[in-house]
Amino acid sequence: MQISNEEKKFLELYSDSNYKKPSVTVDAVILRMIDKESDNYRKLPEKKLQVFLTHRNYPPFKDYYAAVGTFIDLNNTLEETLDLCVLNKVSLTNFYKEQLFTFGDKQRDPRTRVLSVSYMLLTNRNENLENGKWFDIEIEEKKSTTEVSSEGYQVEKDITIILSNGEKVLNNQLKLKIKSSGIKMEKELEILSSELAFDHIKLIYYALERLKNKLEYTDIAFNLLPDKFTLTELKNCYEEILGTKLLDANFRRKTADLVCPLNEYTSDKGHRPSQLFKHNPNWDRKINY
Amino acid sequence: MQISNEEKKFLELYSDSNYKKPSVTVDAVILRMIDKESDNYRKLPEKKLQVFLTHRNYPPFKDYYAAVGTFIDLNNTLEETLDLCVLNKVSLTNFYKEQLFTFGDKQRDPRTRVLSVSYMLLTNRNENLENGKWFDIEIEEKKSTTEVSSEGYQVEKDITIILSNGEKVLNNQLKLKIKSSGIKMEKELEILSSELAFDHIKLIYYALERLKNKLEYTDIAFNLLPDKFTLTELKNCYEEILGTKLLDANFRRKTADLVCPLNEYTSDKGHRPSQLFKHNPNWDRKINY
DNA sequence: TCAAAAGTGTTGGACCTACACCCATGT
DNA sequence: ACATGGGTGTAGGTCCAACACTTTTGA
Repeated sequence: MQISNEEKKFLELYSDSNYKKPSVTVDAVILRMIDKESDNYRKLPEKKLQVFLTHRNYPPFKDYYAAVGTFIDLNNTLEETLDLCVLNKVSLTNFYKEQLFTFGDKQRDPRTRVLSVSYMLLTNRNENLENGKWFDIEIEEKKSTTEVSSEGYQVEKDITIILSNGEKVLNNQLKLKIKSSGIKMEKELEILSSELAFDHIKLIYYALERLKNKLEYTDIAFNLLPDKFTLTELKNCYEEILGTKLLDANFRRKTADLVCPLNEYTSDKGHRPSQLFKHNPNWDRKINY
Repeated sequence: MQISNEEKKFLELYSDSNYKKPSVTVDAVILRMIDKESDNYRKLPEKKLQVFLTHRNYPPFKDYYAAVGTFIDLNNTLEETLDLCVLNKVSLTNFYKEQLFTFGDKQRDPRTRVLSVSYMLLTNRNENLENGKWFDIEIEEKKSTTEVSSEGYQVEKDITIILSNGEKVLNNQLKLKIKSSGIKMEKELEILSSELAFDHIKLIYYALERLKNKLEYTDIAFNLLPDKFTLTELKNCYEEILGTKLLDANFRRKTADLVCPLNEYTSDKGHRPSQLFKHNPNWDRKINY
């Protein structure tokens, strides 16, 4: 835009202090896939999806756990603010990041009106992070009501998300209503009960849904795995996210072009050694022609 | 949450005026599919995707066109604010609505720091709306650079979006950089030149991408069509959004369970009458089990 | 020897692509 | 008559679910 004199004058006179503004936070749902060691020397470790939550030391929601986040900083972009926040609060760098959704309900925060721009972060780091804990994620969805008519349908799903870290177990109940009348479809996600701060269980649910959906048509899962992995590890990772079992032979064929075989093999495992693979970074070139 | 005395006291003392806050707008990319009448009595009208843009009567960006939007109102949710804005400014109700993305670059708005929570709106209304114009959308993407190495690849795409309404032609150039190194993939969308206000051409691009992607696995397209339509109309709608031609016989089979046949037929058309269909509102029940 | 995982082969069916072909209408 | 769109049929190929089967290791 070429700035005219009129625009210049306008900008000199402009003051935004006349307007009431909301507070805005960026919030990160940080996920990883961890190996749960098993007692049996033959058995492979089980893969478990975990979310990192910070402990809140001050009100509001003192002593509750919450997603990692901060009020935004007017000198940085949203992503820069988030990167700095995650670096400063939990010392995490080098992760996959994707914007999820912006939450703007009126009573989200007891202090004042606060919007939350939420992100999903994926990491393959095994260590503990600062100022919080990793929580196992257990999610169960069950259909509670379905009504079908010639005009459309309505489905209600009860969603239970249990977060646990050995000491603490956090129970969360959500209800998802899907109303489809004529063409319009409305989805409404409501918190029935939550043991997390704010509406952060919603952010976690959004992240899990996004991850599950993107699994099918992207290579997003590799952000949760170490650089070198076996195909069974990859499969277990998919199974844990999807919540279903997959057939081994078919899985190998389907993921064949997402990975590059390495000339390395596992050993000391009580079964046939398995070949190690790495992500094929050139996989999705076809999508971009 | 049960509110403890400590929390209560904290909230009484809390004042958010100590913190600098951003301004926040909600912005709507309103799309429709219009019939372009043809001269030939046999020929079907061509389908054309259009976006509704308001004319800005005041600075900043005076006399530019922009997406429909408003600064948010602290007494309403984001969606309520948007609904009211669209009702008041352009008198549109009863549309499909979906949150797109929240833009937060530092220099988006010359006045002050402004975040934009953007939405895509779809309507099947034919009439003109108030305070703005419908613009035809012409989009062209071409790959400008590709580099491939064993470490990943980098693709650059030049995107041209031309918006025209008979009188005005608005040219917009974007560059999309996709960098994939190792696992990480970064997308960066940059405005090379735009004849729209703010970064609103980005919002339009996001909306077009979202619409195109959702076409494959949802029934979103029906929001752009009248209640009753022919299968060729439906096919033309898909073709216009995707920018490709589809095979007729196959398209009919693929969309068979998205629609319900009616006992009505077109006439006066200079060719065999075609059966009218309506959207099958119970189509995607299988997705929700 | 054996339990566990690694890895390959095969078969039937579902679906998709491409094309050929006929139908019905208004001018 | 004919141009145009409406609509059906089908052959060939691809892909995928399901299952059976062999291989290899450490204890």
